[in-house]
Amino acid sequence: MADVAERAGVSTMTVSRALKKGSPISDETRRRIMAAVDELGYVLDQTAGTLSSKRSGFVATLIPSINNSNFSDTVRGISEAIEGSGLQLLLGRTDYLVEKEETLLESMLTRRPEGILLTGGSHTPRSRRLLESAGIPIIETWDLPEKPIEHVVGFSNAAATRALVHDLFARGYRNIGFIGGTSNRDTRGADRRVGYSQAIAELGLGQSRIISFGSPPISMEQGGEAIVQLVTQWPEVDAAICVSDLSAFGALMECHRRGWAVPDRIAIAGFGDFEVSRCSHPRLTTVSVDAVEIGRTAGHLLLRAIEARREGRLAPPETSMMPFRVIQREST
Amino acid sequence: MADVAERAGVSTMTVSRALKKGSPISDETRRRIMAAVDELGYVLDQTAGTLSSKRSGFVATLIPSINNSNFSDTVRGISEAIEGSGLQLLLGRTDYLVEKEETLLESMLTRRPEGILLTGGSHTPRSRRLLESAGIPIIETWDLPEKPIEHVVGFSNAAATRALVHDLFARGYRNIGFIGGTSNRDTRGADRRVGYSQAIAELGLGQSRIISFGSPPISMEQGGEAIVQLVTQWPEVDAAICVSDLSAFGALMECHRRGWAVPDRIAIAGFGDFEVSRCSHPRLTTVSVDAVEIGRTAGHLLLRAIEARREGRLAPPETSMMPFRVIQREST
DNA sequence: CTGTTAGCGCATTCAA
DNA sequence: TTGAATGCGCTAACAG
Repeated sequence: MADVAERAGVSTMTVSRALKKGSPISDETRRRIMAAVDELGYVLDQTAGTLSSKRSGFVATLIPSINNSNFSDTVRGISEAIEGSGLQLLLGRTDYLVEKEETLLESMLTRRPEGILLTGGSHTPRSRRLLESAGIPIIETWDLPEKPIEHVVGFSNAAATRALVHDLFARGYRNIGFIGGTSNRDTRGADRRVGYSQAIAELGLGQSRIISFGSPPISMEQGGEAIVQLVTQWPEVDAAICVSDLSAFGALMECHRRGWAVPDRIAIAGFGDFEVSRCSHPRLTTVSVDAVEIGRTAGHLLLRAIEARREGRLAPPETSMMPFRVIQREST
Repeated sequence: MADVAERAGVSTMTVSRALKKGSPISDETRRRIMAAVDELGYVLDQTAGTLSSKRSGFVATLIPSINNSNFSDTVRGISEAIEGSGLQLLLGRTDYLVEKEETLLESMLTRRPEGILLTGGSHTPRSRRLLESAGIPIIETWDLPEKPIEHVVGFSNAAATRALVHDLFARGYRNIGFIGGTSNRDTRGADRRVGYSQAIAELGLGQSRIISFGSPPISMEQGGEAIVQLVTQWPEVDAAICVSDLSAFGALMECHRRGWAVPDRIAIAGFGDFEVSRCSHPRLTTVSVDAVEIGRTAGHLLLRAIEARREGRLAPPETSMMPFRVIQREST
């Protein structure tokens, strides 16, 4: 920056201002400085800027998996929301593990992010402590935690799955099974299972029929194996709800292979409205949540909260309930 | 850090050493320091560390899309490779646009990454300049650029697609069509189309039958519309190669819907060996590339190159050819 | 194994 | 609209 300043015949402070929009500087000076920047191939060092201004320009975002269109759509929404604000995403993948979330959090906090976006409301005690004492806005998404850390942009996975069961019930299905993963690692998956059981109970459908297969997130292939297990164990099942569209699709294809007509022999429903569920034959009934909108809403909320802190205010904790919708398609 | 030092009765330098593995420090001193760190809830500020040590600990990675299992698998491979090295990924999404790549590059360079991993070998002139003068290791992946910037870990998309056409030819198909996007934005997609045309020519199959549909990356749904267009325009086609498994899957489902038997009426092949192609019914013929391995190889290469620069050496440019494999399945 | 000195490259703050 | 002095929080380099 000193070299640029010398070449342009100004002080480094003026160069600093020229490189930041919104600073008072004359057009002519800026022009000269930009020319010098170009000639020298100068690239600003944000590291030094961060140290000096106490603003990193980072927003930490933790998602379970980057190759899941629900979460990557949310990341897209966040990106869109913060575009132009000068903030940069620091993305981390937890692999659906709260322990990995904790490790990532520790490492990300050393970069002094100005805000944190989390997926889900389950965290290790240490993570909670780190988050609560970080002194920056925190947003939990894709869930409705009992005890939110601060802000929330989400919905109840249990309620959404209950709605799906009720919908199937209204269409005449009485022997409804559920396919999910073997552990509670994926807490959203676990909540969906809880919602299923609640609905079965409140509709007086008697026994729950749950197949737990594979460690979450359960794959298409595992969905296929699970549906066979479900039908073998309870031949009377007339509908299967899968924890996500991926396993639902796998189940659907396995039914094709075995000549089980969908939905006549067995109906199949998923969760998440993935592209594959809109395209499969038959198209899959699912629960749709606007993942991009979750990201956008969370991103805007975060921007406001960061803005508030910069001005010394404190935005009050806010919870945004996102709508979900059961989409009936040909598979039920 | 000064607070921690005071509480532990040491200098800040000793605290700094205690927090970094590989530094000479007595167990007792480290224990005292760690206790102080815990009690105070101290979190190291890597920003200051970066400024002082001239090592950011960042590796910039640019991929076209984060919701594409090929690229997210590669990111996973990179993560695995750099795990434990203390490096952190700075991930950017180009949306298949070289212009966006340029913008991202500029913004990432201000964070002083220690290495850069790019997808593909096409860049704007300004991007090339930025990369060449960055003074850090650069790796291009998923491609075999004519004029590599430095290191390469990839394969020829054209050669892979040629191999697929030859394979179909060997199985008796003579009227083979190609489905891809409308522009050359997706350069890997464009290379695949080139490979298709080369193969058609060298096999003496006469005319090329190419449907360009939708702007890349082309979706499942667009694949479905494109196959209808292909069959309408050239009713004699007996096989369709799609630019990726996603469009191939959409095409397959559309065939189901219209009662076109696959592969008897028309064979379908994709590219990329996505999960959906292994699970669909019939299973999709495709070209498989080990995306995770591309990431791992690139990650390890980058680590070596970074290590070399830290020691003042310069790793010679290296090109790793990754293997691809045509996988014949039930759809052809 | 530990401490001291110095400085990384900027932006804040204040003055002009 | 511009400049000077100062310090952000840490680590390199060297000394002991």
